[in-house]
Amino acid sequence: MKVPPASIKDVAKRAGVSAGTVSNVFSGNRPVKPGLAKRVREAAAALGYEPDRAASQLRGGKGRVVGIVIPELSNPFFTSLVAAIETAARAESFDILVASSSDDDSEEAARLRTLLAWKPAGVVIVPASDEFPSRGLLEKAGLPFVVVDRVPQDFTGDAVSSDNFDAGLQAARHLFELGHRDIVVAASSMRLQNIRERCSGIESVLRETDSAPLSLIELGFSFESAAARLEQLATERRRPTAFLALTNFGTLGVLATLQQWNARVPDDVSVLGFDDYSWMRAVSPPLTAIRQPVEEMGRRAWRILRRRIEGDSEPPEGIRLACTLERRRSTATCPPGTTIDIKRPSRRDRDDLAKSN
Amino acid sequence: MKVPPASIKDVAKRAGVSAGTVSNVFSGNRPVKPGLAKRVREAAAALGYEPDRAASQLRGGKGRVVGIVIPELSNPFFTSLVAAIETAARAESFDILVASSSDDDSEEAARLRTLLAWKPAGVVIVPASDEFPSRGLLEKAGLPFVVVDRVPQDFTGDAVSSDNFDAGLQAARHLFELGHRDIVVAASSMRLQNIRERCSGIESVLRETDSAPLSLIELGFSFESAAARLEQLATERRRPTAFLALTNFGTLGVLATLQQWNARVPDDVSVLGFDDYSWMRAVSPPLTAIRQPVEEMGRRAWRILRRRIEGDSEPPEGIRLACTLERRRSTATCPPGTTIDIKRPSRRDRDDLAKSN
DNA sequence: GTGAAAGCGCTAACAA
DNA sequence: TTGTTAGCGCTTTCAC
Repeated sequence: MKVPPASIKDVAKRAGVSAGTVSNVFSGNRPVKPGLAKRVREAAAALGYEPDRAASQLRGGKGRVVGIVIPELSNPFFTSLVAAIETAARAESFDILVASSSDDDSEEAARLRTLLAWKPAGVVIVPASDEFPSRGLLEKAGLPFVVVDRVPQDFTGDAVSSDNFDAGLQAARHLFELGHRDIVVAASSMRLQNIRERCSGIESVLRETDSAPLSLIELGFSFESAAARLEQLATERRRPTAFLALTNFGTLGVLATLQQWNARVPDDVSVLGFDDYSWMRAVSPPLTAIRQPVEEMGRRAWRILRRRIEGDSEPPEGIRLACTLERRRSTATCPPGTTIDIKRPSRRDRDDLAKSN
Repeated sequence: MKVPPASIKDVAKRAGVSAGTVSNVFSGNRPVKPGLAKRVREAAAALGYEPDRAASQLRGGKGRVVGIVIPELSNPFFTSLVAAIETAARAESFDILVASSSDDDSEEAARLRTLLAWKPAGVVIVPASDEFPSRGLLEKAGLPFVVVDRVPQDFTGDAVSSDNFDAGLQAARHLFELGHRDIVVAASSMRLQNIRERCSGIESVLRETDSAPLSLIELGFSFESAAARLEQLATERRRPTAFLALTNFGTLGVLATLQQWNARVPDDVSVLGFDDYSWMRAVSPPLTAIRQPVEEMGRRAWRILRRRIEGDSEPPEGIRLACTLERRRSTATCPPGTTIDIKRPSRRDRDDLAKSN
């Protein structure tokens, strides 16, 4: 059953042409007479020939693979991004090399280095942090790259992200309109520029309305740390009437904790989530959430990268895409004077949560 | 800022050795005197040299990239699998080339073909269907490959999957023990062997207990088709006291529909989901679900593939990993005589659902 | 429009 | 242990 892979020479011999001609037939690089081309294609089909991408890239210089580096392959926001880019890229017969950095700068650099060893035509990256040490690597390699989602403050290259400030604004306005004044914002980490921007948006609403300063809680990047922080919260401050989560992860953490507390949503507390997944619509109550245009982000990132690969040298593009507020039922008007009754979690609840990842 | 990438020759020259020696330092293929090795490493570091993987693979024959083909990059079950494989593979400095087939046989074949053009060392594949036409391609290429999750009935090669029969058994037993006799099983498509196996497990419980035959509904692979089918269900049959979903997608569909119907879980209907994600724990009520050991599946698949890449030629392994039932609160004892009151969905509910993807 | 030949960066075989 | 040489499969001059 096993067949030694046919090379360009085998095809050339069978079709009675030179290797160069076969190459031209497949690359479309230079015109070939229709008759010959047909013979070549037939020979190739008969032998099951497919040009070796590695070899072609080695000689030709131009690769047809692009690298994607994301913080976590298990976060649906990032994988949706990968999905969108893959779809766009494969339409132009580019292949996708993925690596994840586990939200760690040096891991990111290491992963990027091995990616670069394949001489990709370009890279799309969601940095692990604002430090973005990989930037140097990328620039030294002279490789086109696009930064997505987590765009560091001082970054001036090509970038695609949500309009995070406006997202924060919309979210906060929504809660304010419902009468909420005591809101806890659940962020992952303030070390990320996109999170800081979302907070600024929220703060600008706070200022508009002469409200108390932002009440913020940093949940980190794991479910465990989130649960721990939120539990601690109950001992630190008055119970808020609403939670505003700034990541999909934070949304999950808040929901799980509320559940432990036997708080009803939205009767006791309103919850506004971030990112928009099917489960948010399927559960009860359906979650009000800020939807980021992930697919569009992926498509735009690819479009820019594609142009750069072609050699385009226009000034960098910094694209900010609008988020939308999906009003559903986890947010409701704030009953005046309401506080939530925080009960100690039952044994069973704690077990459920402990198993989370 | 841009630096032309240094080649092995540049490093050799700078270190005052031959290219072959540099190669040996990096590949560890043959021993090199410590002193020389050090000089080489320094020179490489100074030049920012990293061996070109494509070139090395071309000459050496052995690739250090593995292909992964999955049905959907947007399904968290599959991306978790990718994550697990990536983690295991990168630990042995293999890189990951991913492609998605959109649950389509011919798409799968096309994607696989371009993957093979990179001459990967091996492939992990979750077939789009039981037809698995890609199998021929893989065998002709003589490439080691492991089939994961959707293992066709007649497939005899290396495979890793859940013990689907037992999963069905556990799920059905759980519902039966709670007194449920009128259960609707929500599957994606009976054309998939893993789904059929899960059904067999359920049926065996039905037989054990002399119950009515399996009540099954095929939801397809999109949220829309699932919603449509489920809506139709209400017109076709008596309302069940429990739903048993056989995919994470089906779980979502059932939940969303129940919500439209204003049915309370578990008071009106019990819901048993498939796959186990954070959101299932965070929502209210937390979902009882069958958990598949995704990470373990990924690790095992990699382990087998790795051995095959090394040249191992033991008889094929067919690994079946046990699933576990995570008892939470969406399943409850069946109140005798209960039926659910199916109301027409409100306008708002329909809108929410229509936006689903 | 096509063929012949050189060579991309690397590793393997053979010498030394 | 190290250097030298050939050549992986392809694309790209340079002739014709």
